[in-house]
Amino acid sequence: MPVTLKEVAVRAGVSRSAVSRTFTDGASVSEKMRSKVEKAARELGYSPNALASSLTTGRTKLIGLVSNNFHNPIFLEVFDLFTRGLQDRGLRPLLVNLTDEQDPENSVRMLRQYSVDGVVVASSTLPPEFALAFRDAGVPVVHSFGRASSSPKVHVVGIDNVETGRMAARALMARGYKHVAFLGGPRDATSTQDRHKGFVEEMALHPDVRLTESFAQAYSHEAGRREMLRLLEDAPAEGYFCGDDVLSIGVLSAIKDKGLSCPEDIGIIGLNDMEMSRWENIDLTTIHQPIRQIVNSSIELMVAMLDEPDRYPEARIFPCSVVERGTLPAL
Amino acid sequence: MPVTLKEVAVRAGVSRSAVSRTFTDGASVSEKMRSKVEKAARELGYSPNALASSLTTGRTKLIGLVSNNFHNPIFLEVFDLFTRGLQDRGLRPLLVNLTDEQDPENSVRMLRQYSVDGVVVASSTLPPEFALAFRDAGVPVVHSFGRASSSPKVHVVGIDNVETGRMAARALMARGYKHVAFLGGPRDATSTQDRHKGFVEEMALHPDVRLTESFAQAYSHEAGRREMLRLLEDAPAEGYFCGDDVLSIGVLSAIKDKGLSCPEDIGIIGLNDMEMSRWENIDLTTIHQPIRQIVNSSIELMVAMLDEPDRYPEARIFPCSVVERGTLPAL
DNA sequence: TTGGTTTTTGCAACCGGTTGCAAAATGCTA
DNA sequence: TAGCATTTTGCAACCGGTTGCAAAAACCAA
Repeated sequence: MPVTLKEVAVRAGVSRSAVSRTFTDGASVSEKMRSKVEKAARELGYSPNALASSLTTGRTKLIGLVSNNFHNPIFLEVFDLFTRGLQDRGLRPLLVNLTDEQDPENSVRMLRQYSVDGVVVASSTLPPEFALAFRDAGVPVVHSFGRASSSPKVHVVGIDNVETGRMAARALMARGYKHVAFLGGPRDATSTQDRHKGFVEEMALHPDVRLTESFAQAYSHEAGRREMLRLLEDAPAEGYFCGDDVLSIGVLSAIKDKGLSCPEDIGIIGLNDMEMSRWENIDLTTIHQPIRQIVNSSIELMVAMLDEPDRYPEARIFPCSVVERGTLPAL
Repeated sequence: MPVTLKEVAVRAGVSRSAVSRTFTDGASVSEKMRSKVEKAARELGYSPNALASSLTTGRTKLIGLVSNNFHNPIFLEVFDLFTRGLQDRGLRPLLVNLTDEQDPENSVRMLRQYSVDGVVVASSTLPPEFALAFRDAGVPVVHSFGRASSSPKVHVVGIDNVETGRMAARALMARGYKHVAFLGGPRDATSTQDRHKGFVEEMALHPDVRLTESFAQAYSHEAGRREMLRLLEDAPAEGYFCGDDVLSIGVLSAIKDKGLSCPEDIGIIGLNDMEMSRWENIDLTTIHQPIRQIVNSSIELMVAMLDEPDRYPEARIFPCSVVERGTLPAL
């Protein structure tokens, strides 16, 4: 059905190579030839088959965009930024949903069958093994929102989650609370572990302050709400660091439900600074994660790796900062 | 770098055709041959190149997933359902972000270059021309969340937006309001136009009731909030039909801001029934749109079209229903 | 005009698979 | 075991492009 290079060649009365060359930039073609071919191509409505050419060039311009975060609204923004950023550079995102997929081998096989030029793993909850599996398969990989490390095994772009844990602890300490709590996401996510670690470390400097720790099943509204309702049965803490904004919002809902108010009775600080946190009826004090910068930097890194596949792995860490809003008392 | 069919053939001591056949189901291969080849393939870590084979079979199993809705949380669920549903059927979504792209030709060209087997347009705000452009290019297309029609030009799966407009009007009328309003999304979206049409039609049956109409710039929180703040300057209506849930939530925020409360002072009904609308601190009365059914049906239709490209276009319309929650007075 | 350089062009092989066809192998019946 | 039908296999051409190489064309200076 679609027009092929050969048909254009026949119509223009030239060789197939000539047609190929007019559509490959950097190839040697005279002006006369180029315009003759372009005319024929235009008349026939020809556009080259990217897949066929990938066979000889070894480049598909396909990038696997791998994630398991399809329930946190912040990832809609992440997908938006990734797809647009990749498109702008002539790359095409092949989306892979890893929800309830535990074996990296399947995804590796699948993406290799499609000869993707590279893979972006966009997730803070996917185990590092996934990124490693791609690397081991010889596919350039960037782990966005992955675990910060001083000796990264693959390229990582994200934030220092340990540090955000400390920041949250300091923000709560600044309010003079005597009993604070960590309410994290899923235990097995590296992001949860790191935020927890930083929080606990910082709190160790305040041995007089009581510290409670708990974990929600998922980074979701429902999980946060349920966990908080449970916590409110006993003596709740005065201030909470919730591992994620959507979790925080669930927590806020639980607090309100119990007839308590925020920040008067309980203070909350979240993490992410998603758009919704700015909404006037939510107005969540939170730690801003620079999504846009992380995504753009990931894309740049990926583009660089396409030219230099064996690039030495690096970690790109972006600073976060507390955004003061209405769920912690003013200082 | 990756292992090719030829290498497997050499190792197994058989012809290339034999290897090809063991990996093509339905091909004639003896058990003996198959196991010999599989052994060699396993030892070499071979998996066939899907793109190369697409060259002769004419099938890539690539499906273009085209959207411009990257700001409405409901679309995160839509993407989740689409990606998983497609994957489960061995298809791969190539994501295309059409935010600020007005020319269908570019996307058509791009997706043809990648020889996608079909295209799903998932958007209620993209003009119908996009779906038509794919059809005209000979690519099977399904427009999900597109305009319902009794004589569809392409396959459409979605809801009858005119009918939802009527439903909303009836829900408001049941409350005995004497002044109601339509607060739609962007004027140029067919979904806005249809919801508006149905609403106005139904209201024509109640000539004694005052009707106000206005439109937000986008289906977004911020746009809804801004428009409502403007409306609250003058005499506001008693009940509002907002063209979308996220818009409604912006409206709720504006109402609260002005010291008014819902549903006592003003009643609101939204559309979509996104997860967030169920949250206890939002508790929005809304019209449920059966997302899951729409997505699954779209995928089934797409799969059917892969075997029968010239299938006669059909419209699949799913019924909606009002979900009573806290933003309209109880009946 | 000639002869040497440089640019442009086409040939043919190749990328990694698939498939129609005929030959080879196997199975079955008598 | 011969003879025929059936299955399995390999050959070779093809899918839609790209590219190294050598021939042809264009250019340039003498």
